[in-house]
Amino acid sequence: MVDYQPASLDRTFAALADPTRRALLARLSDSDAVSVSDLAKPFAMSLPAIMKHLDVLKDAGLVTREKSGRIVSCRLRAEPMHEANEWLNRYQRFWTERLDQLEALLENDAWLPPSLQNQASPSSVDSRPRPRKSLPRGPIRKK
Amino acid sequence: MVDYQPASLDRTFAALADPTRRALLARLSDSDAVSVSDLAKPFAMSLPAIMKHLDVLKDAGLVTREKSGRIVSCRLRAEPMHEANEWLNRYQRFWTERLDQLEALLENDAWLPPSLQNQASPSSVDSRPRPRKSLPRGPIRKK
DNA sequence: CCTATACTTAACCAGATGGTTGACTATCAG
DNA sequence: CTGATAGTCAACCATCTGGTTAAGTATAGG
Repeated sequence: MVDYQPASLDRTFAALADPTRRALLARLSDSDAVSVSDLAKPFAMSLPAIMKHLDVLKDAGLVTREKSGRIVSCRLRAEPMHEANEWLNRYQRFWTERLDQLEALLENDAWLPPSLQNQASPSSVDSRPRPRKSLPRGPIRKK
Repeated sequence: MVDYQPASLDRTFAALADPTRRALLARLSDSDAVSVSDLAKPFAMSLPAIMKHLDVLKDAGLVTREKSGRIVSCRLRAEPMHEANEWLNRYQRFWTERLDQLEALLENDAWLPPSLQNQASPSSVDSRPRPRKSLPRGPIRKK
């Protein structure tokens, strides 16, 4: 009954919910690989605290760590973000709703399949997968 | 020091990190407005537990509640997801890049046993992010 | 009025989270 | 070998999270 959602999404979103961790990811997106202490430098907290954040990011699959000598290089791994992005894109039609309505008005629904034309009621928002930048593969059925 | 990240992203990602809450949002994306007890019905947990989840979603701005008589209608509000989506999209080139690299590997197959190597690689290895749709996205590693 | 329904609030609890300090291991440089 | 550097581990602590039960409020309906 409740649609099953993989635990990896849990860990991904939870990892992204902390500003320190998002800043770490931002830093890793600038450089190819960064050592742990270099990563920690800009922050006001202790090194073990950063380590814990890196552990969370690693458990979420968002960073990899590779030891070479005594320095440990951290690298961004963005695939889990892709999964999160696809989950979010199922809701894209809700925030692009107004834009879609405007487009539909301007373009006179020419791009819609005939079965969906002339259904401009604002309450029935469903089944308007407008191909934008990414894939909005939302549920089609209406309750 | 650290680039400032708004607290609303914290709340949005944190709200999305729970499977129950994602299921609630999925339910709300099917119907225009759903009462609290209808929302709670499919779940094995108590009503106050669902209430707490709805509070979290409300604090994140992901649902609105409107009382009418003794029933409270909940509605999806997707704007915070838009913000989260835009944050994620700043990293899109990374998963696209890596997929391109993987694809280049598969086409180049220098790592394959010679019996499985076939024709040469036509695509450039380090390409800019280009829109691709056929992704062999197998399960990301689970715990 | 009386009672069932719909929701809310409060108190409590176990476990996760986010930080600390201090001690410890491993490696590089002299 | 010695000492500094890079990172990890362990114990501790406060707060947050996600659930419970029990009691309370408000409205709809007979």
